[in-house]
Amino acid sequence: MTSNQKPRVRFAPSPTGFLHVGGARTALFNWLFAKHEGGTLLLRIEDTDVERNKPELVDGILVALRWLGIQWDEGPFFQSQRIEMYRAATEHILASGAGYACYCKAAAYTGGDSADENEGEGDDEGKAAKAVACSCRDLTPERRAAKEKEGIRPAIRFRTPRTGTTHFEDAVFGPRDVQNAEIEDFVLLRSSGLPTYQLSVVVDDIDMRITHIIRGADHLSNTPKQVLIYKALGAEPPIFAHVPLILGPDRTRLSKRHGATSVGSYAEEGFLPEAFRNFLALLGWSPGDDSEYLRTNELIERFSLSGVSRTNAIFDRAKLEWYNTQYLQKPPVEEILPYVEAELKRSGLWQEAWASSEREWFAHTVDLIRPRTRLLGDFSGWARAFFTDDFDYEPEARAKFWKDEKLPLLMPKLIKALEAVTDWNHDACDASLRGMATSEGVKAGLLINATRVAIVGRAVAPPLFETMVALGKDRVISRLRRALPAIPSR
RNA sequence: GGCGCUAUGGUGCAACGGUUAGCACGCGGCCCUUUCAAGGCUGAAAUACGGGUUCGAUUCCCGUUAGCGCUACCA
Repeated sequence: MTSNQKPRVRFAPSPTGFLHVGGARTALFNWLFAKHEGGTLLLRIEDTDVERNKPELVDGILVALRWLGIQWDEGPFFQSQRIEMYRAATEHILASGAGYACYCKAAAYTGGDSADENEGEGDDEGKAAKAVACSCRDLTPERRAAKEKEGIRPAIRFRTPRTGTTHFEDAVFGPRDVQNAEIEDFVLLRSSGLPTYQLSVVVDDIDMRITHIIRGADHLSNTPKQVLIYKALGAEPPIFAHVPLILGPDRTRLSKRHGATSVGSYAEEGFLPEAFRNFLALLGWSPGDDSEYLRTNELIERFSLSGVSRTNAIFDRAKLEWYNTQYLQKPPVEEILPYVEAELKRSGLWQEAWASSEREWFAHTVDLIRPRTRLLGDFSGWARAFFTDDFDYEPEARAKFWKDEKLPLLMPKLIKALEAVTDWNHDACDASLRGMATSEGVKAGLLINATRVAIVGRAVAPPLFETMVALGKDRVISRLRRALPAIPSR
């Protein structure tokens, strides 16, 4: 492997489900690595298992990758369209003697006890040691001819050396040597003529000139098999980089049981892609210091395989939410405007003027709201009243801030005072309200809180006077009037 | 069962032979304050266990335990 060549990496999901967070993290690491090194990222769909593969899921995976902002340079390639290559490679392996035809039934080989010849009697409780090879390995030509005559379609197995070790380099786990005696004669080509993962992954990675294989650590144990195939095909193995797995809060592999595991669900929930990326990047990788808020360009600058950890990480939703607040609040407001726009459109609150004549108001209002948001849905949720007159009073808010019995008398006076404000700005509203509070002998907080509930319907909202300015005098007055009958008088 | 990987607060990461073991999330308190956030300060909270090696181990080695992975004609 020459050192001056630009790396070529790939992300190779199989369409058996939605893109899940583990896959997304693998894709992200590949992408960051490629970007950092100025290399190339390919996308390959591993769909050689006709039973489990669902073609209609491919699109969802692409959509999720795009949402994540991960763009690939080549592909997507589909293994299902490259079957001939795998068969040719199998022929090559067969011809060189590195493979052999196996006529056993799949079930018989893997441990059942039926038909053919069964070695390894299952001892009472524990599982018997698995067979490493089957008798087909040394079938005489005559016996093989006989099997063929029976019309049995064989699977093609790899003839794993019985002695010696297989070596490979892992950028995360270091140099690895595995005893060949531990490696069984695995299947390369199924009796159906379709390749197994072990074969197709190697054939493709050779053909696509992949230099670094960055993938989940669940593939670590099977890597020696693949290295054996590289050798049998006369190719130099690439550098491997196995990244630790992401587990659920109960330390078991992340699955549906743990709630949302698909990337798409996080998009729907109102997470920002950059927040999600930042969160994912720090799961199993560290820049080497205590930095946590790393924008995408910094992630690319600082990413390195040497910073990848070897320990499984637990997916912590609370931390993800914290990242989202950071990305909702820290970047220049212009950056999040498109996301807020999409959210408002989704909830039917969007008005085109906010993108044109009232863009400034929109940007300012979003800026006012965002310090209190965690998810995009907050803009159409608790902050709804900033974008429409159609909102309700939160029961807890009215119970808490509309309970003072002086309010029914005070509020009409406040309306009158505010109507008299000619230059509607923060200080004028402030002076008007506080002035009234003083003359009426009540605390300003009483009026402030009651007014907040009246004009935004919530106890949780931005500072009142800024809110009043954002809403404008007319809407504040009318909402105050509208609230009057709802304030319990006694 | 076999083989392999891993082991720092509840969680994510630092410390890659010498630090009062650091940062962040979460949790508690205080400040700020007009609600709620944000922000600032602050508190509780960790080197799995046992042996070595060393002047000195979170760090290196061995064992134990635990977790995870692989052990499919899945990927």
